[in-house]
Amino acid sequence: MNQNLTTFLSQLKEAVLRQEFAEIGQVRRVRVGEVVVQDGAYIRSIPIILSGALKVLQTDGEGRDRLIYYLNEGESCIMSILGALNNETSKVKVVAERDTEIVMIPMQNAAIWVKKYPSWTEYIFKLYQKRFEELLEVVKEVSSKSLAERLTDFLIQKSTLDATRSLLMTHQQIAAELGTSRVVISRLLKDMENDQKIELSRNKIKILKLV
DNA sequence: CCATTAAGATACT
DNA sequence: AGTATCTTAATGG
Repeated sequence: MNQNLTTFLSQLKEAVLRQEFAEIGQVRRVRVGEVVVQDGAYIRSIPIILSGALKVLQTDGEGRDRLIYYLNEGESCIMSILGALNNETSKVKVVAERDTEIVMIPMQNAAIWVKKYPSWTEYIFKLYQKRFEELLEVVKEVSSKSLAERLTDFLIQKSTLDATRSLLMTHQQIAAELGTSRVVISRLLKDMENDQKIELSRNKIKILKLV
């Protein structure tokens, strides 16, 4: 059996649940940029990430996507689960942040498991807790830091994550992540370049010495 | 070349 | 900080 799936299953206490999960779950691989859940679609099954990462976006009609949050290993999308339970269409779009392995669980089963298996319910609650804590963190960041500071933090974090000083991304993408507009990011980046902190070129930001 | 699109610039809120 | 709009530059066919 898939190693990542096995690892995930180990947190579920009930053997019957593990077995059902393994039988029902469809393991799928998605590539960077691939859309996993389309905005407005009915949710028939929920994705659980085995490896890699997905990002959850809110689309605002005019084709502008705002990042809501990331889904990492072992996590699933609360919004999808909630929406599916209430038989609503998805209010968000989910896209693969990198090559990702997911297991799809039909909502029908997931709903029954909530009533049947305590460890499944516990898993769902933990997702809530984690999401809520992250939300609080974002609120704190936004209220206590200037956009320039958040941008700097973002660049540092990104370069650490990607293990490189040359970030390959557009100003527009950064703007979407930080919930602002491209012009504003371009302006701030230009200031940083003038301060010799970074070097700009198309689709690329080279980090010299942030701090 | 030309089309597309990222990024720069300016002006106004 | 954010929006609107225009201009310039890079890229890929």
